[in-house]
Amino acid sequence: MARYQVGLQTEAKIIDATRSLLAEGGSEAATLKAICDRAEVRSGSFYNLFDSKEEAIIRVVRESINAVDPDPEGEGTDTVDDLVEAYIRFFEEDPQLARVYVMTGLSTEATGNGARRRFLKHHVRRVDRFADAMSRADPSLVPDEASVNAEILLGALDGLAFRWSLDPTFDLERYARLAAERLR
Amino acid sequence: MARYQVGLQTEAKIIDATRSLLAEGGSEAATLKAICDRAEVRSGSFYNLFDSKEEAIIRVVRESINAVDPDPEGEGTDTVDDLVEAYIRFFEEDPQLARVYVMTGLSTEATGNGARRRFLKHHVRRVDRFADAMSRADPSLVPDEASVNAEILLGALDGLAFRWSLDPTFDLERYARLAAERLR
DNA sequence: ACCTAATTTGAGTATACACTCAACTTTGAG
DNA sequence: CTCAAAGTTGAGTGTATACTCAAATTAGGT
Repeated sequence: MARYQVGLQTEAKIIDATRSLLAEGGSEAATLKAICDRAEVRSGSFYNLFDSKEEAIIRVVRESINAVDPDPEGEGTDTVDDLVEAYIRFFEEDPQLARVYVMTGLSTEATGNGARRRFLKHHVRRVDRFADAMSRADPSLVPDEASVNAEILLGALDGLAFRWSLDPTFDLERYARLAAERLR
Repeated sequence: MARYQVGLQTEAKIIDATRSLLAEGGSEAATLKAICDRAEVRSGSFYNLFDSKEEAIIRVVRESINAVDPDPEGEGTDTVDDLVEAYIRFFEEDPQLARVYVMTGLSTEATGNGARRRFLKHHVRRVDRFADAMSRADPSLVPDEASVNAEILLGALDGLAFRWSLDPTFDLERYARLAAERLR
């Protein structure tokens, strides 16, 4: 499916519509009608490309999770600062996807139960990466300590990101840097 | 309304049902049918006591927000440790309400747009309280610095609480204490 | 130009939802 | 005990939802 150009374009329009609706109003706002209206497509066309509404939503949520953590095979060369700056950059450069990340990723109930496991897996991977960078910066650190420190720093970053989603004027960049400084 | 004993009991059963459903599956799970089934009540009885489904949900969400911050007129005698310990105790002693706090409070889209403003207001009040305690502990602290520190500590606590909601085996108590130690 | 497969359409289906109401039962003050 | 008000019931309403499908249109390789 989607071998013709026009099909790929329609798919992109649907994903764009889904993404913007999720960012604006969470999964409640992303009804099939709202998605199709915004994408300027009729429901039959939607179901020619997607098996279900969930599929489109999951695609966008995945996209947001992947965007938080670019280059997952970074081979352990990032510093903690690199990782924190990447997080900050994500929120500055793609606030729409970032909002999806916070609202659906962090809000659990986005797509039921599978979403929780997926997000937890993503979180564990991230903790490992932060812990790795911390161990490299301070080789005297016991692995378990590094992991604890990473968990706390990531918790702080996610909490501040949620705070930003409540009030977009919140200076996430500044607070995230300060938190990273103190929790390094 | 609710002048007879039986009416008050029904109200309590409905609130209990709503609370447990919200804790288990978020606002998606708290349908009118689910609430009435669990409360062993028929829909007409529900609407004899509540104007809408939202009203019951908002009551529980309010309850959870109030439980995080007991004694709001504490008159500035708490230490930062007191406040952190109160937060930890809330999650240990009433995990059900705590889950509601994290899932609906932190997830924004619970009850649309008014919920965001309400939660933000609650957050600002909490930041003030933490900043106050920090200023008392260290009078040399500029008020603005205290406020920044409070924002970061609260962000960390909320982020760790979210982490716990993803995986109930997460040792929130330990991590929250460590975070508080380092961000004091 | 032809033809098949991809794509689009939109009316239609089934279901779940929040909410209503007239008839009935229970409560408890006097 | 009486009786009006409080409370309960459950079938019923209207609406929004996700999803289907036969028929029509379009894309693009040959």
